[in-house]
Amino acid sequence: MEVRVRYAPSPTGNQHIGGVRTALINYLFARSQGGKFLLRLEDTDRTRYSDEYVKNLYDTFKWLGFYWDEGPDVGGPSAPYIQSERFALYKEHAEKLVSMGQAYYCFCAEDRLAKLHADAQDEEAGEGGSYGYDRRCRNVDPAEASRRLAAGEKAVIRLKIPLDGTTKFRDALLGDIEWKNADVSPDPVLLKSDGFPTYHLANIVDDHLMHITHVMRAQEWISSTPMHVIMYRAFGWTPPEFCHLPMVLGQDGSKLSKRHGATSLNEFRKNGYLPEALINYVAHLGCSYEEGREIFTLKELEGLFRVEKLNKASAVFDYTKLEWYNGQYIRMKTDAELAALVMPFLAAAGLVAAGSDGAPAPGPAQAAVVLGAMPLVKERLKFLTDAAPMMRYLFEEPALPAPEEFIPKKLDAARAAELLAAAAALLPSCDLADVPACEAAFRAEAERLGAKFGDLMMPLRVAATGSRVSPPLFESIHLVGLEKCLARIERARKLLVP
RNA sequence: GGCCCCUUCGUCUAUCGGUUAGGACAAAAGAUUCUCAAUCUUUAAAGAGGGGUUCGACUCCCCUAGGGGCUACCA
Repeated sequence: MEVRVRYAPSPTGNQHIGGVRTALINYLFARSQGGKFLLRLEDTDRTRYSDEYVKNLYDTFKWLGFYWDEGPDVGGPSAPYIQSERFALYKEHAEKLVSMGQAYYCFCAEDRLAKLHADAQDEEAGEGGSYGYDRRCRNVDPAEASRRLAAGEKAVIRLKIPLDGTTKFRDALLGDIEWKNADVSPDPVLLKSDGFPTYHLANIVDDHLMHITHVMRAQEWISSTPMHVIMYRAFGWTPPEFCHLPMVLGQDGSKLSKRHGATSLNEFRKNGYLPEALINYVAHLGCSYEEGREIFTLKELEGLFRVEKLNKASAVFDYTKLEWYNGQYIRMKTDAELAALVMPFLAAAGLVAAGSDGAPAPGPAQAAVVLGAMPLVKERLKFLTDAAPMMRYLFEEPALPAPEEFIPKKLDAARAAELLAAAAALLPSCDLADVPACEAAFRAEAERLGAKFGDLMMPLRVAATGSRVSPPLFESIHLVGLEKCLARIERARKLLVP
C-alpha cells in the first residue's frame, strides 16, 4: 500500500519552527518510503482564520524548497484539500454517527458549560477527576432530540466515549499505549453549533477519505489519540498508524514560543538565514542520520530518514548551532550564488540601487563590486544580514573615525600620520590585483620605517574602510579604487595632524 | 489536581548487555594570520537517584525525583 502522509496546519498564525518541523518529517518519511506528502488546510476555526496566513504558508514552503505532492494549490485525487470546502461532509458524518447511536445532540447552553469548567478549576485542590462535560444530554431520548432540533433549538453533536473499558493503540515511536476510557475527554464536541466540525471530527473524516496511512504529528496530540481511535471504530474504520513526534522546546525547557526569540519562518528569512541551514538543523532536532556528519542535502535526508532514528525526548532549539549551520551553508555557496542572495539585503540598506518595488536593480559597476567582494566576505558571514554593514565602505564614504582609532598600540598621532603618508606614497606603485606583491612591498616599507607590518596596515585599514575590523585590505582598496582610497587616506592624515 | 509521555557532556546526539561512553555546537588553550573571521590541533564536559534482573548494565524491570504535554463549541 502506498504511504500517504499529510501536514495539516490551521491558518491561524504564521508558519513557525514547530509546524515546519512536523511538515519536514512527514515529507522525509514520504520520500523515504516512495509515498505521497499532502497538505490539508484545517480552517475550521473561523474566529482565528486569516487569508494572510494561508499566503504565508505557501510563501514559506516555496522559500524552504520542499513542497507537497497534493494540496489546495497543486490539486490531487483527494481534492478539495481545504476543510471549509468540505463543509457538508463533516455534518453528514456527524449525523451518521448519531444515527448509529455513537454520537448525540447536546443542547447545553454555553454558560452552563462555562460554569462547569469554572467549577472544575476551583476543585483543583480536591479529589480531582470531575473534569470536562458532565454528559447531561447523553441520555436525551432521540425522539425528543429531533423535536427540539425541529423547534430550532441550537445544538452540537458529541461523541459517545465508552464509560468503561480501555482503548489501545500502537505508536510507531512510543510503542503500545493504553488508556482507560474514563480518562478520555468526556464526550467531545464533533460538530459545533455554527455547523463547522471540530479538529477531531474533520481530522478523522479527512484522514480516512484521503487514505492517509500514517499520522505523524507533535506529541502534544497524544492525549487526544485514544479519542480519535474511538471515533475511527465508531465509524467502523481502521485507524492509520500513529507516530507522535518529540516536541521542540525553548532554552528554558518550555514549548518553543515567541518569547524564546525568532520562531516564525518570516523572521528567520528576514534575519538572513538560509533555507538549507534551517532544513538541516530542524531535521536534526530529535533525529540523527549518519554518525560523524552534520551537513546533508535535502535529497540525502530523504534517503536516510528512518522513523527508528527519531528520538523520544523533546529537544531544545539551539540558535547557536543553527548559526553555525548557516555559516557553513554560506561558505558552500559560489560567489555568484552568494552575491544574488546578499543583493536584496544590500538594496534594502541602500548600498545598491533598487527598483520602485524595492527589488535590487544594481548597475553593472555595482554588480561587479558585489561579486568581487564575495571572496572577501564569504567566510566572515554568519547571516546574509551581516553583508551590508560589512560592505558599506565599498559603496559609501565611511564616517571619519575618532583619531585614536588610527593609532596603533604604543604609537602616537604623529607617527600614525607618518605611516599613513608612507602608505599613500607606496600605494600608486602597487599592482592591487597582485596581493602577495602588495604585501611584500608593504613589508619592506615597514622595515625601512622601523615599524611593525601590522602598525603600517592598521591606520591604512581604518582610513580606507572606516573601521579597525574589515575584510582583507589590499583587495578592499582594489574594489574601492585607488583614487578614492587616497582621498580617504588624506582626509585621515589631516585629522591626525591638523 | 487527574491522565499521559520523556530523562547520556551546557545544547543536539551515538551506543540497540561487555566501549578508555564517540561526534557536533558552544566554552577554554594553542597554531596560522594585515584586523576580524575562516581553518587546523588540543583540553574540559554526561549516563537524575534508589532498588532489582544478569557473570556483567547507560542499555531490561520497578520505585522516587525532575521536566514536558493534555485536561475548550482552538488546532
